[in-house]
This record gives sequence, C-alpha cells and structure tokens, in this order.
Amino acid sequence: MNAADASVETIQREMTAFARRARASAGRMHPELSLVSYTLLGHLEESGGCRATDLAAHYALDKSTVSRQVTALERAGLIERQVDPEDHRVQVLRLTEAGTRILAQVTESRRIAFRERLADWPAADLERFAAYLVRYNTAAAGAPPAAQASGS
Amino acid sequence: MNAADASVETIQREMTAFARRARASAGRMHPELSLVSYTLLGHLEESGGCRATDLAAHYALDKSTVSRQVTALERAGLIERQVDPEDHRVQVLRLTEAGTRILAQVTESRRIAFRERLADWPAADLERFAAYLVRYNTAAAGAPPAAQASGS
DNA sequence: CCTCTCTAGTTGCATAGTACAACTTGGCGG
DNA sequence: CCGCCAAGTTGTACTATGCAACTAGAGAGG
Repeated sequence: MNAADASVETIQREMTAFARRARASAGRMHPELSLVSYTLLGHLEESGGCRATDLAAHYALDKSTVSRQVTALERAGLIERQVDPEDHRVQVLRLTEAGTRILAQVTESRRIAFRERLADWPAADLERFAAYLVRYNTAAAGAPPAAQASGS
Repeated sequence: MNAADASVETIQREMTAFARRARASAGRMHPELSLVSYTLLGHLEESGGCRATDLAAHYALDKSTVSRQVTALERAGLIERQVDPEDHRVQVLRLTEAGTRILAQVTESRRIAFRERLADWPAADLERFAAYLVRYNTAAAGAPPAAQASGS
C-alpha cells in the first residue's frame, strides 16, 4: 500500500471513529435538542424554510422519520408549518422565534466546546482543516448513496 | 469573529454534518456488519484482544451496550470470549478467523468508497487531512464528556 | 476464615431514531 | 370522471442506547 492509500485508510478510520463517538455522546450536552433536531433546525435556518420532503432528501432520511421529527419539533414550539397556498399537499416549515433562539444557543455552546478542543491549534492548521472538511463533505453530498454510506 | 473562530465554526458544522449523515446511512453498505460492530471489531484487531470494559471506555459506551454487542458478535461467530485465568471476572475478547475475514472485507470495500471520494486529492493534502483528523480525535478521546458531546 | 467493598459483566426496562409498508389527501393529465 | 403521482401520516418492528438492579468473583482487614 502506498502513502496515499495509507492516508485514505487513516481518514476512513478517523472519520468513522468520530461518527461512532458522535451519537454515543449526543444529547448529553443539550438534552432538549438532539443531534437530529439540531441539524434539521440548522437546515431550516440556512434554507429559510423548506418542505419536509426536502429535509428527507437532504439527509437521506425516510419521509416518515422526518414527519415524526417535524411533529416533535412543532410540539416543542420550535418550528411551525404553513400549508402552501399553491399546493395544499405541501407544508412549508419555518423556525419560530423560540426555535431560532434555541438553535443559536446550542450552536454557541457547541462552538465553545469545539474551540476548547481546538484551542492549541495554529490558525493556519485550523483553516486548512476546515477547508479539507468542506471539500470532503461537498464530495460526499454529491456522491451516490453507496458512497455516502461509506462514511458510516 | 476572527479568522480562527470562523475556522472553528466551519469545523464544527462540517464535523456535525458528517456525523449526522454517517449514522443515517449506516448499515446500508454492509447489512451484516453495523457501524457499531465494525468499530468494535476494528478495535479488537488493533488491540489484539481486550476486555469489554476497555471497549466501553474507548467508545464512551455503557457497559451494558457493549455487553449486548459482544453477545451478538459472538453469536455471529465473529469474536470469541475466553475467561481470564488470572481473574475469572474478566473475559478476554478476540476476533475469530471469520471475524478477521469479514472485518478485512468490510474495511476493503469501505476503503474503496473512500478512495473514490478522495480520488482527486493531492497526496500531500491527504496526508495533512489524515494528520488533522488523528489530532482532533486524540484530543476528543482525552477530553471530558461534555467536550466529547460537542462532537455530536 | 468471614465480611465488606470493589470490579466485570448481564439483564430488565425505557427511550430515540430509523425504515418500510399501507394509507390519506390533493393535484394533474387524459 | 378516472387513474396516477406526490406529500405526509400512521402502524409496526428493529437497533442502539442508557440507567438501574442484579450476579459473580477478587482483594483487604479483621
């Protein structure tokens, strides 16, 4: 195996290890907002409101899963649904004020934790690491399901 | 926010996105070996055999979770338990031949998928990316639970 | 030798996230 | 009007997970 292969191997192992830990510790920090809820809210903020089907497609989730998550988030008052006047089958999802606030809180406390962990990294390394991750995830998002599954 | 903060923000977002997708697509590639089982087997291979408690500590899992996973892996014939002759409370876990084989297969097909996604990366970037991930995860492993949860 | 305490692991119970399949509702083209 | 497709919901089942209660064995102190 050449050097590039060894690097790929390491990247695979470390990304897997990270993914493995992520869920294991999910929710310990923010019991009121699970990893799933957090990412859904984040996408709603980014997109400025979208359909449940869009969320399902974006995260490769079943629409039933999204439906239940959306129901829970609505019950919690973090998002609201509005029936699309153009097509009554469609529900446009939007963050409520409370949802926006909580999302910001969680994002902030997560940012603090990440900063702590990355405190002793030189700025140049941080930038490069960030760029690599963006590049990697961009490729992953455009890849077919099988390739996405490799991240698991 | 300065440049370093922006990088931290990006790292947080991208790591989270990755983690989010990882689990969602887990198992689609290798139905016979879940993400959890895969990482446990991987650790057994690396360590050359260890206790259930070691696995739990390494992955920040409850010992009951590990116990069940181990039971399943043993039933599947991928690992075997031997009672430590020095301490009858302890079970030393080891990969069986079948376990070693399947682990190698899955690792290989995952490696192929990762290589595909990383195909157009220069070797130098691969090496740096790999090094960053190792560094990041090493910090995560030694961090307190709260900081680990930030990866979720 | 007996007891107390600690450790390793198992099991009972509850919960979250997920998928798949069946169903409901509504839009669209013949 | 009819048949078909698309968006969501609901029923069901399964996996991973944690916590708490338990069992079994090791070690220390009397």
